[in-house]
Amino acid sequence: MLPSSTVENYLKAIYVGEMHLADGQTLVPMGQLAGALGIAPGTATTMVKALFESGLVVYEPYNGVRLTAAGQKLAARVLRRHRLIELFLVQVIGMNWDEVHDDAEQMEHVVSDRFIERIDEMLGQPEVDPHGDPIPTADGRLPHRALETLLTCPLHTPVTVARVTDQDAAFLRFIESNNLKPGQTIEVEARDEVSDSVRLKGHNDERMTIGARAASKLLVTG
Amino acid sequence: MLPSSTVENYLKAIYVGEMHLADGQTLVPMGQLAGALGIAPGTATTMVKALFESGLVVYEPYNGVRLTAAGQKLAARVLRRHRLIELFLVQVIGMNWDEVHDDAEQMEHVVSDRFIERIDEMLGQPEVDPHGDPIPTADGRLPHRALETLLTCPLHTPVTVARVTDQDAAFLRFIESNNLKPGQTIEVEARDEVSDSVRLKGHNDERMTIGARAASKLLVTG
DNA sequence: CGTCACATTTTGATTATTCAAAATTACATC
DNA sequence: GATGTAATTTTGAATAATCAAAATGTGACG
Ligand SMILES: [Mn+2]
Ligand SMILES: [Mn+2]
Ligand SMILES: [Mn+2]
Ligand SMILES: [Mn+2]
Repeated sequence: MLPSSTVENYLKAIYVGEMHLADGQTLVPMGQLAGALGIAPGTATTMVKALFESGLVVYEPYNGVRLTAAGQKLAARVLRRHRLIELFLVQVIGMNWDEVHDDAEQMEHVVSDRFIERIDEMLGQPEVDPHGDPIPTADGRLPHRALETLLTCPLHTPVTVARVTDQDAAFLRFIESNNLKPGQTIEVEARDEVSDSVRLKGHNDERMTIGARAASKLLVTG
Repeated sequence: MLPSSTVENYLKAIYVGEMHLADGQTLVPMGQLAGALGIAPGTATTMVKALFESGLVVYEPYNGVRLTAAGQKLAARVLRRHRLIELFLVQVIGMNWDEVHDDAEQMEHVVSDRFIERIDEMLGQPEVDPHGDPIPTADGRLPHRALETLLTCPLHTPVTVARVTDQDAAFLRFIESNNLKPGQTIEVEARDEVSDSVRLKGHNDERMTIGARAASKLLVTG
């Protein structure tokens, strides 16, 4: 049986959930999964048990869930599709990076492999999507880059924005209007614990101050 | 409630069914609808009753079904999306005209209005899809061209292929390999009742003979 | 070790969509 | 007008996905 859109969404959420696990943790808690998918906890339990029966996940009651090799393969495929489609919508269709997520969320389940191959080719086998999120390769490998956040990168040193880890449209528009999109070069001038903020020097030496919360969502390379 | 993919498919099938109705007929028979959708007759009955409750169709038990104004509006929207997407897949993605139907069948239900607007613009507000099928306008009107088939058009007179009314991939590939795609100019040299065939002069004066059945699926303009 | 808060699972139910097969209806034909 | 065939509807059932609310388990803390 080919997996339903629902199953694909669960697998993708578990896949992404696994990446955000704290060191040592190996299982995605059911509550976190339910939250990510916007469904009731009981629904997640029921579904995860079905995924377990299908051999797509390891499920430890009361502890959480993790993908099997088979589940990982499917999940990587869906995530690859999602991110390629997002980039395609920006690059080819001309949509804005804050409005592509919902379309990709649906299209990832329905377009043909042919379609995916063609846009991958058109885009030149890209490695990251419009938000800087890495695109899994066709064979299911997820390229990893070591990045720092604006909370941890060196001060007074030019860094390049590489990734924005928040899909919220309003946040993305804020980033865009302040020239903080991936690819742009900035410098952290100061961090202040007390005011919970970070001061930046951005495009055209423009200064700006953003909250630590927001700063932690901007990943950069040295 | 926004209509489900299933509802959209039913409405679209009824819409298309209405166009193929013989003169005088005003209702699409349930059996024909079920056939078009590839579902059991009883399923169609159940669903059509639900569509009737929603005010999207007129339903006359044992006679058939017809769209209301509300149903027509939704159906035209879906058909517009389908055909724009097909053209987009051919023109922009570079897919072949025999492989775009299935992708369009799914995408029509999920892409945003924004996406549709953008591809409509990219394609220059096209009037027909890759098969020559007319694209409903944004306000739900379906432009009608008076076309003849290769069975009825004048003999020994250059005509231009305008539309191919059969989505079957093998048939489409046959048409393509014989240079009979929409836009190409041909001439009917003879029709023969007995052999049930039509002789054509096509590209580079190449002669070919096709069956009457196939000939009836090629629509042309004078 | 007992208790409480919180996470998780279970229960009971609903909605949407579908099918196979039985029952019914319509219509043409004798 | 009776009858038979074909179309249509009804019936009974299944699957997938979901929720709210009740029940239960887990782990922390005093
Ligand atoms: Mn999705
Ligand atoms: Mn992204
Ligand atoms: Mn469809
Ligand atoms: Mn078409």
